[in-house]
Formats: sequence, C-alpha cells, structure tokens
Amino acid sequence: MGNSGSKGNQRGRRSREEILDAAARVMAAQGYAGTSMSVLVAETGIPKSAIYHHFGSKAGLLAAVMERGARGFFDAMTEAHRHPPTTGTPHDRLEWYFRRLGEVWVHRAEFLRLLILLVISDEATEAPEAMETVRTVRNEGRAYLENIIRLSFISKGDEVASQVARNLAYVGIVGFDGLFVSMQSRDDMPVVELIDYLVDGIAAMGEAQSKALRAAKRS
Amino acid sequence: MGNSGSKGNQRGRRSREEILDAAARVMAAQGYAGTSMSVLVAETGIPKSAIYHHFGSKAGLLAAVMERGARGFFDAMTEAHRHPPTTGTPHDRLEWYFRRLGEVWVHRAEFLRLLILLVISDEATEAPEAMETVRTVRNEGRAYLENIIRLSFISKGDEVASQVARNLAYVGIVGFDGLFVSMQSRDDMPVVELIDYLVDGIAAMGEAQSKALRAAKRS
Amino acid sequence: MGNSGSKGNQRGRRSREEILDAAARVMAAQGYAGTSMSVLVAETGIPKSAIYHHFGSKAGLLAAVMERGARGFFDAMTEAHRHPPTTGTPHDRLEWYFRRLGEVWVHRAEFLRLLILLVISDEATEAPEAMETVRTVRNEGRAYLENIIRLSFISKGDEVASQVARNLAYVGIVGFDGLFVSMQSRDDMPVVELIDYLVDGIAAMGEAQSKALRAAKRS
Amino acid sequence: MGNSGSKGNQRGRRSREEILDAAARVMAAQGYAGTSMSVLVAETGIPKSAIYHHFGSKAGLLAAVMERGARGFFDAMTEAHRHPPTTGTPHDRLEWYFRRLGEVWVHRAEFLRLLILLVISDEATEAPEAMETVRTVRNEGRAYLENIIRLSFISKGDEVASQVARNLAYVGIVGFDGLFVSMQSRDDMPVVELIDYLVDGIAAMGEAQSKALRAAKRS
DNA sequence: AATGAATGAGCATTCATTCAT
DNA sequence: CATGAATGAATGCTCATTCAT
Repeated sequence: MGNSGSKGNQRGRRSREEILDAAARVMAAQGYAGTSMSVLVAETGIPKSAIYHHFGSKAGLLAAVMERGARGFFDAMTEAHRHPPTTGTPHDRLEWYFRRLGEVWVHRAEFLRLLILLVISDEATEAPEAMETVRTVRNEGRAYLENIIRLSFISKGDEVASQVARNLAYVGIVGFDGLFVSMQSRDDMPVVELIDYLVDGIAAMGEAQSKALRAAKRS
Repeated sequence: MGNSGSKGNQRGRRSREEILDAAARVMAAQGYAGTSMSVLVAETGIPKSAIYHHFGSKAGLLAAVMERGARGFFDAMTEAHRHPPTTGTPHDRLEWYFRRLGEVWVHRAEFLRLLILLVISDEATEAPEAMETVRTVRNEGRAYLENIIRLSFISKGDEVASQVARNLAYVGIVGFDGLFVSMQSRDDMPVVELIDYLVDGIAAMGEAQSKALRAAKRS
Repeated sequence: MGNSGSKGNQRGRRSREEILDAAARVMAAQGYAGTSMSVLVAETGIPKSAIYHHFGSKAGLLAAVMERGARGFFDAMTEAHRHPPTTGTPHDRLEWYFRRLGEVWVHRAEFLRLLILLVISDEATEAPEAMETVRTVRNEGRAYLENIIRLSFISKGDEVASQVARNLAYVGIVGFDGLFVSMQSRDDMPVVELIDYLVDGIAAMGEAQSKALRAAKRS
Repeated sequence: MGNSGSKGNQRGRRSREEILDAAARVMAAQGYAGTSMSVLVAETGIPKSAIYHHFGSKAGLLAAVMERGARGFFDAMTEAHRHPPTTGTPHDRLEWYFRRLGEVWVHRAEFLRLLILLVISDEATEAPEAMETVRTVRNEGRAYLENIIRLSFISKGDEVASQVARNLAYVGIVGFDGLFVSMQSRDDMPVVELIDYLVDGIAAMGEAQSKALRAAKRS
C-alpha cells in the first residue's frame, strides 16, 4: 500500500479542512443550532453527503471543529509564549504573558466565541463529545494560566508562587472570560488597557498574598 | 360586554406570562435558534396560534422576553441597592454594592444567560428589536455600574469620583461578565470570593487613580 | 362549544380519510419501507406537514391504516355473515360461511396484502402499535373462524362442535393464508374451487373428529 | 501472475458469498426496499464499492440472492426426497414426502420469507430479473409438488395419478403457502400436525378423485 | 482488483407562519 | 378571541450509485 490513494487522501484532507473552516466560522457566528448543514454546503460548494462522509453527523462536525480549534488555540498560546522573560518583577512578567495572551484572544476570537457559547448554553447537548472538549479546554486553560502566574511569581520562591498561582488562576480566567465577552459587545472597550488593569490587579493581589504567605511561613 | 372583557384580559394576561416564562427559560438554555415554537406549545399547553396572537412572531416573542427580562433585571438591582451605606470607606461601600449585585447575578442567571448569548452570537439577527434591548441593557448597565462606583468614591470629591467611575466602569463590566461565564461553566468557582477579589481590585485602582487625579489637580 | 369548528373538523376528517386511502393502497403495494411520504403527497395533493399533523409519524400513519383496515375487515365479515343458515349439514353450512368469506377475501385484498406483509417481515418494527393491531387481527380472526366452524358443527352437540372447532380453526387459518398468497401470485388459481376444496377438507375432518369424540364420550 | 489470480478469485468468492449471506438474511427480514446497501456494508465489513463490483446494482444483488436461494431450495428438496418409498398406500407415500418437505420449509424459512414477500408485494419491481426467478420457483415448485403427488398415487395407474396430481397440486401449494405464513406469525402452530392434516386432506381428495376417474374410464 | 471519496436525489421530520371558523 | 388545520420551505440525514486512483 504505502502512499496508495495519496492523491485521493489529499483531496479528502482538503475537503475536510474546507468544511471545518466554514463550520467554525458559521457556528461561531450563528451558534450550533443556528447553523444548518445547507448553509455549509452553500459556503463550501461541497455536497451535504460529503460532509456526512467525513463527520458522520452535525454533532460529529461540531466535535471536530472544537477539537481542531482547541489544538490551534493551545498551539497559538505556546507559540506566543516561547522565549518568556527570565528576569524582571512579577508585574513585568505577568504583563508580558498577558499581553501576548491578549493577542491570541484577538486572533482566536472565532474559536473563543463558539467555546463560550457552548459554555453558557445547552445548545449542543446532542454533541457530548464536543462538550467534553469544551470542558477539557477550560481545565487545561486554567492549568495553563496557573502556570503562567506561577512562573511570574517564581522569584518569591517555588512554594509561594505555586500557592499564589493556584489562588489567582480563577481570577485570571474570570478576567479573560469577561474580556472576551466585552470584546464581542461593541462597547469600544480598549482591550490592551483592560489587560493592563487585569495585570495590575493580579500582580497586586499576588504581591499581597506572597507577603502574607511568607509571614505565615516564618512563624 | 360588562366585565367579560376584563376576565378575558386576565386570561390573556396569564397566558402571556406563561408563554414568556417558558420562552425565557428555553431560550436561555437552548438559544434563540435552538428554541422552536412547538416546544413552547409543549411546555405551556397553549396553542401555537395563541402565541402568535400575543407576540406576532418568534422575533416578537424574543423581544418581549428581553424587554420583560430587562425590566425585571433593573428592578432587582435597584431593589437590592435600596438603603445604600452613606458612610464608610470606598472599599466598604463597593463591597456592599457588589455583593448585592452578585446575588442579583445568581437570581437572574436565566436572563443573563440569554443576554450574553445574544451579545456574543448573531443568532437573533432577525430580531433587531430584541438586539436593541440588549444594547440598551449593556449601556444602562454600564451607567448603573458607573454610578455605583461613583457613589462609593464620593468621599474623594464629586469630580474625582466621577472620573474614577468612568474609568473603572469598564473594568466592573468585564468582571461581572467574566463572573457570569465562570458561573455557567462548572468550575466550582466560589462566586463570593471572586466578587471580593473584584472589589479589592477596583477599590485599589480607584484609590490609586484618586490620588493621581488629586495630585494632577493641585498642580 | 358543541359543533364549533364542525366545518373545520369536516375538512380535517376528509383529509385524514384521503391520506389513509392512499397510504393503504401504496403500502399494500410497495410495503412500509417502500412507501415514501412524498409519494403520498403526490397521490393526494395534501402537503407532507398535513400528514404529520394528522398522524404524527410514518409509523403512526401505518398504525392508523391498520386500525381502520382491521375495523373494515371485521365489519365486512360480520356483514357477509348476517343471516347464516340455521339448518343443513355441517358441510353445507361451512360452504355458506367460507364462500362468503372468500368474497371478503377478494374485496379486502389490499388490507390482507399489507397484513400478511407485516406478518412475514420485520419491515415495520418501528411501528409497534401497528404490529400490535396485526397480532390482534390474527387472534380475533382465528377466534372468528373457530366460531364459524363451531356453528357449522353445532348439530353434533355443543361440546363436540367446540372441540372440533378448536382443532380445525388452525387448519382454516392456514387455508385462508395460503389462499391469499396464491391469489397474489398469478398462478391463475380458481379461488372458488380452492375454497370448495378447503370446505371439503375441513368438513371431512370435522365429521371424522366428531365421530371419534362421540365414541370416546360414550365409553 | 501464476496463482495470484486464483487466490484473488478465492478471496472474491468468499466476499461474494458473505455478501449474499448478509443480503439474504437482511432482505428476508426487512424487505428489499427496507434493506440499504450500507447495512450490508455494516454487516459484512466489505466496502460498498466491492458489492457493486460483484453485483452491479442493488437489483442485481437481489437477483443473485434469489438465484442462489432457489438453487439451494430445490437442492434441499431433492436431497430430502432421495430414496422415496416405492411401496405403501398413497397416504403413506404422501406423508413421507410432505413431512420431509416440512423440514425443508423450516430450514429454508429465510428464502421462503423473501420469496413470499416478493410474491405478495411490488417492492422489487425494479429488479425484474429477480421477479422472473420468483415466477420460475413458483412454477417449478408446483411441477415438483405435482410430481410428488403423482408418484404417491402411481398405484392407481399412471394416467389416473397424473390427472389427480394436476388437480391437487394447487391445493398443495396453497397448503404450503399457508403453512409458511402461519409459521411466521407466532401463533404457536404445530407444524407437523398441520402437515398431517394437509396429507390427510390431499390423500382423501386423491382417493375420491381416483375412484371417480376410474369409474368414468370404465364406462 | 479493490477502495475511500464523492455525488445529488431523496428520505422522514420539523420549522415558523397563516387561515378559516 | 381562540384554535385546529393547513402550508411549503427547510431541517438533519441516508440513499443507490459513480469515480479516481
């Protein structure tokens, strides 16, 4: 066998990708229930049955969309955070991390839109696989954020940094969730400014908690 | 006719409310596109044609749902904030306002769910009236929050408080948006704790800004 | 209320009947699986959604078809057997009953076709209600046949006639089942002649069994 | 090439049989229209295109199924009737033949199910080749049955036996058709007993007709 | 020779909406 | 004023079949 059917495979891969693109775009805009298979046909020119050939069902398509979206999202984050600063105050480090995260937010708005839509609605109960991906993304996202905060406060000692990070990861999540929602509403929110507020807030809380933890430790 | 009209009116009023209740519930859960008129019939037992009689169209129904929801939402807020504290530090005042706001958040989750759904998706483009309500709620909500912050910082002087409030209202919105999203995902987020973080953050920023503004003013 | 909406009801009734006619005809010919809702639309001119309005589903439609068919079938039988002979040999009586039954067979071929189709295939597993009707028809049909045979042999005494009827009802069923199948295959089978054979056979067996039973009773 | 072709042939042969097995089974249960190519793929694991490679079309597949079924059916009958009795009364001989036929009936139920389904419905109009096989089977089956009856009555003289057989073959067909239908309905019909009734009936009619024919001949 | 991909017509069903009474 | 019936477009999905490799 080897590469037998490689060309066919390539065509199939191309179709798959095209469908996923359209589905990600439309579902993010119109929601899962609001997206009909027919509009995907109209957008891609690919016949309905081919979509079913590739994904089995509308739920399967959403699952694939989320899967690919999640992968791309985390890839973008790690890419954005390659070469992190190894010196500087916690505030500086956090700022570096969060500003880059903000850029990811802007560039991955489509994925995040669908993600949050699925988080706050039961529209896709029939796609449990996709919902599982949503949960995974939330959990891994929090873990990722926790790690960022930990690294930013590493100068306070490993133990303290970990403790601080665990506490503040939730705050960070809330911040980025809210940031996204506000981005979507046309409140002409200055994203960068809001990120800086978030950085300031978390940095300040981190400093305070670090001091408290150290004091508790000493006694 | 006599009172036969009033009785009919009462029945009509009851039906109307029942339909709105069901629509609010189902649309918040399944989204606008994901909610069919039939399921509302199934949930209420009221015939489809009666729904059309009352609301004209699905879009009209959503508009009515949002209208009523918005009214209830603001009523709940003003009710929760009757008898605000007239003394105390900005932090204490903010805490009082925000904690009560958190309770409203929890009790009005259904409305907020649908609101944010409409904010982040284009599902209900066909219901521009409802979208207008959404925009209004966002704007009035921000104004309301701004006022809360202003009142909390009123001890810093009227002008300073106003300035501070204008800046931080955005932050507050982001915080409450994020809070809601996080509430919906089952991350076992401790709501009250997060609100306290939010209070701490905004209070601190407010203090800093007040100081800066005063200094600028003096010179 | 009373006759309110009587005209609407009449129209609905008419539509219902028309759909049932078409469904009975087509399903008998093409089978349940082989019958599409679209062809019923084509045959009746009634829109698909109206069919669903009346019957809920394809399975529901089949159930209704069988229900009505069963009622008509038994009505035709009892009608055909009004004024049965009260004298004459068992053979003569059986002949009277069976020949009239044969006429029913010919006139109700459509219903019987669908009935036997459902008996020998699992095509309509998804329509359990219809299958229940099938079972009922088979059972009541056997009971009916048993009663015919009993009445034909009543001159042998009640007990003997009952016993004989119980034994031979199965034979009668097999005969009429086979008769129908052979009618459908274009074997140019002379139906009346075959019925006479069946009458002869059952009459002979009945006589023999009567004699045996009486002998057994005497000893 | 060498034996690579033969091996491929063997594999092809295996696939063919496997497909035919599945098709015979599913079509007998769900009918022709109720059987999709996809379910055959699911049942066999053989790709759809391979089925088309072997049989050209769904109609071709049904034709092959019926062809093979018919062959197997007649083989089973002749096998069951090897070493027929050469002495004994017509009744005894008929009994021997029919009881063995009854066993064939039970073992070939799958084929007979599909056969009768095609006889009583127009489901497979698009497969005229298969319908031709059905007709052939019916005709050859009657001829076969006629021969059995003739052989059973051979002691009455060749001419008489032939005449009797011609008359009663129809009755036999009806009996076996009815037997099969009744077998399929779960009326807990005692098959063997019913066969004995059939034997008794046909034997008696045969005796009567023989006597009549002889008398007619003498005069 | 054998197969994954593709195709478009057709499937049962549901949609939001209108109408006649 | 309220409602069962009707409507036709659209839904998600499956169909038998063909194609490129």
